[in-house]
Amino acid sequence: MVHEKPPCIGKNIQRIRKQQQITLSVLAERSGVSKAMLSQIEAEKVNPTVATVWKIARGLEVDLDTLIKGESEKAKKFMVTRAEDTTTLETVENGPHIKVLSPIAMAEDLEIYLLTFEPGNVLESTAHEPGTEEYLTVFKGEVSVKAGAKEALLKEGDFIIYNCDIDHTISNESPEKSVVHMIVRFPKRQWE
Amino acid sequence: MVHEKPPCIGKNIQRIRKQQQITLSVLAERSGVSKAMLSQIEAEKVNPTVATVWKIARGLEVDLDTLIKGESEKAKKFMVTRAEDTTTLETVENGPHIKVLSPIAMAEDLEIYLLTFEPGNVLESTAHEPGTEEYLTVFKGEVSVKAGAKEALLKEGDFIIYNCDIDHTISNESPEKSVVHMIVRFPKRQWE
DNA sequence: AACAAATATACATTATATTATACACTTTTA
DNA sequence: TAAAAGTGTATAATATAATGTATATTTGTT
Repeated sequence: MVHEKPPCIGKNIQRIRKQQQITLSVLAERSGVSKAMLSQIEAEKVNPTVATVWKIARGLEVDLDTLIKGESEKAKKFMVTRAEDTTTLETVENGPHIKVLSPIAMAEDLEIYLLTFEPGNVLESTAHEPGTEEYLTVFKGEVSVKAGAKEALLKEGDFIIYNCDIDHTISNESPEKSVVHMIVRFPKRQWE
Repeated sequence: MVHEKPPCIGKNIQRIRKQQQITLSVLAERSGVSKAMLSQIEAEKVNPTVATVWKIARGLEVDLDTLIKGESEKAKKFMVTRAEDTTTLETVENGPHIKVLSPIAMAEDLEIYLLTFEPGNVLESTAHEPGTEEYLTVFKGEVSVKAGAKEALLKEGDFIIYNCDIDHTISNESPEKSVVHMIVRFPKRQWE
C-alpha cells in the first residue's frame, strides 16, 4: 500500500526508545549516531538518511521497518464467513473443489482455501512470484504433494510447508475423498 | 531480525525500475527526485534520506520496505510435519486437545494449530499484543467464538477472523465433537 | 530551597545529499 | 553514414544532514 505521507520516524524512534527506557546518550552510544542528531530526528526537525536510521534500528535492536512504520490504529476485526457464503472456484476438469475462506480484505499477503479432492483429482499450479509459500493441513484422507523435484505423501493430520515459486502439484491418488486446508503466503507486494 | 549491513537500496530501486521498464527520466518525473540523484542512488554512490527513498517508492508505486528489503535468496522450503510428530499442547482442565502444526522456524508471525473440542470444552485466552489476529476454520461440528463483546456460533465450513488483542474464548456447546483449524497472526516483532 | 547530576536541545561547523546543467554513450531515424 | 533523440553519468553549486560542543531543562539529592 502506497502511503500518503512520509513515515513519522522520529516519533517511532522516540516511542521505542522510551519503551526501552534508555536515554539519548545511551542510544547515541549504541547506534553510533550523535545525541544531537537523535534529538533532531525525534523532534522531526531533520530528514535523516536511510543509513542513519538503519544505525538507530541496530542500536534499538529492532527491524528497520519497525521504525519506518508506526503502530496503526485499527478497528477490531470480527468477521464471519459462513460456509454457504464462501466463494467456490471452478478449476479445470478433474480439479478439486475449492472454497475460498479468506475474504479479499483480510490480508494482502495471505489467502486461505479449503480443497476437496475426489479420488484422482489433481491441482496443478505454475510457479508463483519468488518467496511465495504454501502451508497445507490434511484434514481427511491423503494427498501427494510435489514441488519442483520434491514429493511427499501426506496423510490425515500431516502438515507441510513448501515454496511455490516453482511448479507444484497436489493430487489425490487414493480411493477415498480427501480434504485439505491450504494457506498461500505471498511476499509483500513489490510492484503492480 | 537485525541486519549486519545497511540495505542495498540502490540495487533494489534499479531492479524494480527495470522490471517496470521505465527510464531514470520517467522515474524522476513520477517521484520528484532528480535524474542525477536517482543515478547516484542506483550506483550506491550516495546515501539518500528516508524522505527521498519514500518519494521514489511512491514513484514506483511500491511500499517503502520493498525498497529497503531486497529479495532474499532462500533455499526452497519443503518441510513435512507428520501427524504423529506434531506437538500436542496440554491446556487447562476441560480445554480442547491442541496440536501445533507449524514448526517454530516457519514464520515468526504465524502459528497454526489444530484444535479438537469434546462437548463442553472451552479455550479461554487473555489478550495478545496489539494487532494480533486469529483465523479459524471449522472443519467439523460447531463452536462458539467470543472476542470482547462480540460472539458468533460457527458451523462446519464457516470461517472467522477476529482481533485477539482482547480477551477471547472458543467453546463447544454442542453435544458433538468439533475440530477447528486455527491460525494466529502476530504483528511484526517490534522490540524485545 | 539550593545544588548536583542527568538528560535534552541549540548552535556553529563540517560533511554530504540533492539539483540543474553539461557531457558521454547508445539507440533510433532519416 | 550522419544526425537526432534517448538514456545515463559527471560536476559544480546549493541545501541540508550530522557532529562536537555549549547551553537549557528536568530530575534527584541534601
